[in-house]
Amino acid sequence: MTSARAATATGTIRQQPYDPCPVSPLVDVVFSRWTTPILWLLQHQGPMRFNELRERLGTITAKTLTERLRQLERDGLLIRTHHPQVPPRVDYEITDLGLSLSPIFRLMVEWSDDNMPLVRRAQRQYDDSGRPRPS
Amino acid sequence: MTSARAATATGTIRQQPYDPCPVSPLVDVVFSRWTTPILWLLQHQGPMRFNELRERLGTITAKTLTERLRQLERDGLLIRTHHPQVPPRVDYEITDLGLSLSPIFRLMVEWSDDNMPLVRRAQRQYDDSGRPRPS
DNA sequence: CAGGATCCAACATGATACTG
DNA sequence: CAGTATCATGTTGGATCCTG
Repeated sequence: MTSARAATATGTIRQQPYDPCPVSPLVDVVFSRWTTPILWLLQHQGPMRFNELRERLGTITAKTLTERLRQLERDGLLIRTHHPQVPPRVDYEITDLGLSLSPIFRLMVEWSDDNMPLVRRAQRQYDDSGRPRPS
Repeated sequence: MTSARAATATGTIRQQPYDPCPVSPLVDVVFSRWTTPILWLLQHQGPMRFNELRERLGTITAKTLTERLRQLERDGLLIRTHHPQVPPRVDYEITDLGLSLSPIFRLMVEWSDDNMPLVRRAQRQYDDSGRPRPS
């Protein structure tokens, strides 16, 4: 998601006259693909090496993992520690800033426990209702 | 983000031996592009017509807005009401299920107020540190 | 071991034109 | 007004091979 607004063209409108959504900046930082599984792991399992993360995350590729880790490092949510050995060893550890997200995560898990069944029920109803499917 | 895991190929690993991130399913539902601005608007400004949403959201195209609204409708987070008039009138309104997300949004805004300055400071430090930029 | 470099396919999104 | 249809483009992420 991009919080910035600009641009002019047919089919779009110049400006949002209303206060832009204040949730979006955090969404940009934390909720792109793979970020919550990475932070969740480091939060709950402690510091971890690159390949250990990779294995525990399942299907992520090295390229994508590298990219996500770098973004999270840049945002100050985790720390990368490079031990110059042969073979090299690199540890990733969550920071205090990263840890400060956990109340949000907890609330989200709680919401999911309470409400995801309702979401799935709504989805089934919608799918059985003849309304057009979102792509 | 996709919560499902599977696949096997070079460069990836078969299974995640650890509990998958329980935050991801909600991220899939709520935090794809434009969803939080849409929900935020409907939560705070009340029911709205298609073009009103479009104008207030700024640069979104009709196509994208249609698609996002349909997903949110399917997930039970908002209701679409079609008034068969000429010209047609369609209203979008948040549901109780959609409203139940607001504590999460509030916590996120609070976190942002407290910590986004730290994130930006970390970004500047990183950018000045010579470390490779994430793409 | 921890990535880097390429190439490529899928998908998301934009521009534009059209319609019930 | 509230979309749909189509075409074009941009961005992501995967596959694959390579290396300090």
